[in-house]
Amino acid sequence: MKQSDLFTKTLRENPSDEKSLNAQLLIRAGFVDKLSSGVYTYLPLGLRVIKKIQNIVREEMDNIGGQEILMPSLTPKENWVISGRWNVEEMYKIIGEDTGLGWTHEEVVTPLIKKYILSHKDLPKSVYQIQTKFRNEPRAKSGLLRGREFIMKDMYSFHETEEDLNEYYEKIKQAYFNIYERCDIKRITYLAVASGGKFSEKYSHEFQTLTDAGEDIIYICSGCNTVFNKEIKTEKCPNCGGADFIENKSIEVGNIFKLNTTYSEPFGLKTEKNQPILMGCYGLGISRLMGAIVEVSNDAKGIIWPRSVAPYQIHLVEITGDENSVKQKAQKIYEILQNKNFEVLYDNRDEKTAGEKLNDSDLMGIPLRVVVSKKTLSEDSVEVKSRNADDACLIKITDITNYVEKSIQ
RNA sequence: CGGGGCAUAGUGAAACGGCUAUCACGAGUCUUUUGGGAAGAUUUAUUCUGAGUUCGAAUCUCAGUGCCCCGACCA
Repeated sequence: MKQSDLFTKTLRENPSDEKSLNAQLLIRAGFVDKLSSGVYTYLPLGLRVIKKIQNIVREEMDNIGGQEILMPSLTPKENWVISGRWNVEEMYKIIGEDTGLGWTHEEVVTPLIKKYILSHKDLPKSVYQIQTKFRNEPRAKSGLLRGREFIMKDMYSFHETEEDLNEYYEKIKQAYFNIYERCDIKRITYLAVASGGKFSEKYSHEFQTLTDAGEDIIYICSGCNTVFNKEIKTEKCPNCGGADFIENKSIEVGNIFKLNTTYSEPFGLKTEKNQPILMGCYGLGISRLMGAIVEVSNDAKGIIWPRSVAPYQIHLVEITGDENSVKQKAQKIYEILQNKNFEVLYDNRDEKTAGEKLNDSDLMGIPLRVVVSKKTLSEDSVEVKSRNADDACLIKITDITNYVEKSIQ
């Protein structure tokens, strides 16, 4: 992608109407635009990040047998009446008050599955979608961390026995940790025991990533590392002979529940033996995860994307000094990298000074920067620098593809 | 939903109730520039909306709307 073709631009100043770091950086770097509170447009760079995260999530869900579907956002009132959730304040109601915008999808997926699961032999099954959710939040805040319209993966699983549900639940936990590992936040992400919420009597689990930008507080047992959220934390850790807790701010980046028969009963989802089917539900906010990654991976100059979710792998920056020969060479290197199928953003802008280009590059946070200038070309070289490294070094132009191949593994 | 704050050019800011609403950056045109946010010339506004007070309102008052923050809420 040639940067001169991008319709977005970076901003020099923080927007005055955003205090949250993830929103400031993402807006300044041209990844997102705010339409209204909690409602954002994903611009070309931001959408590439979203797609990267989606694909990681998709692969991990597919790996544990999830089948991807896409359910509607327009959902009829009657389904919500059955579950008793029509009058929750999160729901946006539209079209003469007989339709709601889906803020979760048990009310759609349960009757859907009922049409196809006719016998215990059809179990277990697991379906998921990646879809825009609408929640009328009383207070949207913190940029992408709490929106009114946001992108979420929600998976639902269906089981004949509790043992089978429990077994799948453990697979889900592992798949979630794989996702956080691949997004490079696993080292600061904890599995916290939480309450079951309004509609589930049992415990649930939240995946909590440590960051001061988060709105949750988790308690990590100093003895056994068990983690609780504040709803169910006791004075002393019950698992561990009463060790103390360490308090941390965090953002919930995933939440998994055993719904058991909470929805299968009202919707009549049962086996041929008249036994209600056991359900689990597993949410993960894609756009929130993007915001969380920015919150925990940045420096004074801008974003530092993990390779796995970066919009491009390489930021090729030419500093021509108005010399056409430098531009021609940079163009050539761009073509070489493109032909090797590397993802390259090529800053070919003529009207920008070196300082502006380098600052923009730091702000955007692409993992590997390759600079081509008169200086580097005098040694038949380019300068390479990782976004998270302090120092740059020169490598020969003939070694570029080898170097890049190694560095983006 | 309670509390607080803010709203001026594309962006960020300034302006005591009083002169043509100022500055920087961006963007457009022209010339010169290019390794860490260049220089000159020139162009760039319905001061959020509505009402009110006043000889006179960006500035004061009231109402509305939007945004941010704290809290409540949060599958």
